[in-house]
Amino acid sequence: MSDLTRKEREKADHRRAILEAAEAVFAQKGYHAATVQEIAERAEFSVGYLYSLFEHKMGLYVELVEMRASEFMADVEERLRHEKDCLGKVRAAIAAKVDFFTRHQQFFLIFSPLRAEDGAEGPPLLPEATHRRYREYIAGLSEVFEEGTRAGLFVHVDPQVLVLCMEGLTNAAIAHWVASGGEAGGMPAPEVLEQVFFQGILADRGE
Amino acid sequence: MSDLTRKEREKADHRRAILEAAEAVFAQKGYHAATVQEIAERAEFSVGYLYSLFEHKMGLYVELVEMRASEFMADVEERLRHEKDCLGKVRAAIAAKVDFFTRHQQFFLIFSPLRAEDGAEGPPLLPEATHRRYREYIAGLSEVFEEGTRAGLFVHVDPQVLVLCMEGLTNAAIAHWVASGGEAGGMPAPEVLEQVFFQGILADRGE
Amino acid sequence: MSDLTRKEREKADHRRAILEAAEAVFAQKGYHAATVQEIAERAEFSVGYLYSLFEHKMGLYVELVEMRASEFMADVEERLRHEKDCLGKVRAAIAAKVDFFTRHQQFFLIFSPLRAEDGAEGPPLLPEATHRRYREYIAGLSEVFEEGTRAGLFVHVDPQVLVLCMEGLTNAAIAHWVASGGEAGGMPAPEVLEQVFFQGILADRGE
Amino acid sequence: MSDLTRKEREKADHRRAILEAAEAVFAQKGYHAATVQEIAERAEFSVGYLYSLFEHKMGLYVELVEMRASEFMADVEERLRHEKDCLGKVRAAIAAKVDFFTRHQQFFLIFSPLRAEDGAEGPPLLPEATHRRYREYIAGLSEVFEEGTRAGLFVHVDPQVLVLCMEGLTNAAIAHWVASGGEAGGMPAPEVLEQVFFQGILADRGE
DNA sequence: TATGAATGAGGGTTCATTCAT
DNA sequence: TATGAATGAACCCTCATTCAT
Repeated sequence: MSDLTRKEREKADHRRAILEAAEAVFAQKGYHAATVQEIAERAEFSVGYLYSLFEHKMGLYVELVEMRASEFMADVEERLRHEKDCLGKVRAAIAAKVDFFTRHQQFFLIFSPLRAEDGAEGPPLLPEATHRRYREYIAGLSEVFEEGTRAGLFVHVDPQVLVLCMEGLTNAAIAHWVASGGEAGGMPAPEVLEQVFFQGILADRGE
Repeated sequence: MSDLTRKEREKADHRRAILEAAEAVFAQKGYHAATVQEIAERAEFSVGYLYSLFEHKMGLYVELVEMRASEFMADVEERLRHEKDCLGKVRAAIAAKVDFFTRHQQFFLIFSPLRAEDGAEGPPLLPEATHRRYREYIAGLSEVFEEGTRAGLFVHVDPQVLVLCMEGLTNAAIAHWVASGGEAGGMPAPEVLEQVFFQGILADRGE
Repeated sequence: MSDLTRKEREKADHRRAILEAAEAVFAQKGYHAATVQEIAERAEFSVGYLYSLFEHKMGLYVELVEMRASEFMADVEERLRHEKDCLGKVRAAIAAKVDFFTRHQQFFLIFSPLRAEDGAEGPPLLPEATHRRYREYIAGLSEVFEEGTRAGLFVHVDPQVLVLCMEGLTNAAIAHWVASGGEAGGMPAPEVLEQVFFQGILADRGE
Repeated sequence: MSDLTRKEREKADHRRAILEAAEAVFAQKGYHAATVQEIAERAEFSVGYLYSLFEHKMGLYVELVEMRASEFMADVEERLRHEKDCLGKVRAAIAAKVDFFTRHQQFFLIFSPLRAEDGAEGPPLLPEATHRRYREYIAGLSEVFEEGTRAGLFVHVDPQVLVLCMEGLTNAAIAHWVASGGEAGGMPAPEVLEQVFFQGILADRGE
């Protein structure tokens, strides 16, 4: 058993290394401009070996996206579970997202355009399972807003739209930060985003 | 004059037709996966003729983006100019953007990932002039927020961040709408976006 | 008749102009790198009109070569006819060749590589008639040498080889002159060539 | 070491095979009409593999010419070095050249038009280094003639012109032989060329 | 007659993928 | 297991040639 397991462990390590190399290259050049050659080189393996671990370039891509995306969604959902009130959940969702992409800037560059292509015609890039999973994630957030609205905490707006707004705000902040080099400290503090999201941008005039 | 003009008109028409075909194909497949062949076919011209009107695939792409992008930015700025107070300007900017991309859904799919690639390494896809123009556009919006903040109208938050938030909210709404098929009426009303942006999502508890 | 003739004259003029343009372009770039477009432009005609006067690029090329080549060969043969003794004929042949290519440098660049390609496989570039004509020209020179040898004037060497030697000497001189810019006065004087050809390069030691 | 060397040997063999195929195709059709496809097929490799060994068609061409040309020039210069008197050197140069192109007929068809294009406008086909090397070779021959002239062995004629004459004579002979099929025995014997070059074609009348 | 817009076959080059070692 | 040599389909782009005006 130990020998088999050692091999399996190694194989898993190599897959991981290649997936990480792929992440870097896809992030830098985009799917089409990235070459399998370059990914293999960056992972310090040969193309042939890469092909023994992944069926094709697209398979590598899909696995990478699925891995990171589910990591991301699991992350967020885990944090939500520890919060009881809706406000806390929304805050946690924002913080978790910012956290995650702070650790995985490169993936943001892959994940973000992805959703834009999502609606494009042609064969879907990612398996239906991934799309379903993403819809679940969105639905989970929706529920939080719905609950908050029912509880009189949030304004009466379609919860789907609220999710959209939250996503938009956070994506914009992360995108800006990544595009400007991803320096530590360059990202708008989650508190600011929250303030805008919760209170809007209008100054309190009544005061 | 009439003859010369007729030919020039035709040439301009053909360029336009090809640019439109390119817009559709680039939007659907992205720059790299799009083939010149397909663009030519969609425009109902031969590849050779396409190449007599545009220098290369990239030239076609650049011209397309520059055309639409400046159309877009001019549109927004024009609308801003007719508003006097900051609030009106912000509203106008949001409305103009929503309007524009309602008319040019496909371009949203081209323009949006573009900004993500903006910070990526490698040779910039678009000429520096285009990037400068875009920065000007952002700076213009920034000023509006800055002025509004000085006037006590908006909260004290870095105006750049406010622009980011505005962009994020609108982009998310448009992206969602485009991805879900771009049906008329499917886009969240600008008023809702404005409400969230201005007042935030928290219900008025004082009431 | 006059109208028809005017037209025919014009047509002939246009053909000539195009052939001259072709000569310049073919000489500068070689057959394949030359484009019909460029030839037409240089002749200040449109491609379409060029194609109404010549069947194809190759036809243009063939006609050009045939025209100049027969001009050249007629030139040389004419000069030979006026000489009686063999020595004078050889001198005349050399002088005529040098003269001709002094006036038609560009054509040398076309004509010279041609003979090299001559033996190459593949479909012959020029019609058999042209090749036959060239062989006649060579045969004419051969006869001169044969006669000279019979008369005890020239050494006993295969006359074909003597023609070859004469061609080689003159070609080298012309090629060098053309390659070095074709400045007037840059070509070795025919007398020098003749001296080498007639007396060889060894100094008279007996003296 | 053996493994590394085996691969390197194979790679070198393949390069050689491709260069030889290229030599045949370029000789037959000229640079422009030759297709990479055909070269690859003749070498019994795929286009892709050819491109993994050579950067582009032009690179293949340049390498081929440089290889053969330096082989040729080294050959001649080596033979010169073993001769002491000028006469012997000139003889050796002629013999070496004839020998070389007897073994490399095809290359003659590539090398010969090359020098014609040498003076043509447009970007030089070969790197400056090659041109310089060729000029050195010519200069070396020039010196031989200069020395011979100083020693009273050769007539008083610009040594450059004597080189030209020698080149012209040999080129013509080789070109003729190659064009007529390159059969063994078809080339004029070097002795005949030498006789013409040294003594000229005039019969000894004094005798 | 004369034009040049329009065509499309063909060539150079890249890169995902395979397979012998 | 791990390599990288070898393949060939597919893409961008050029240019000889045609044809409506």
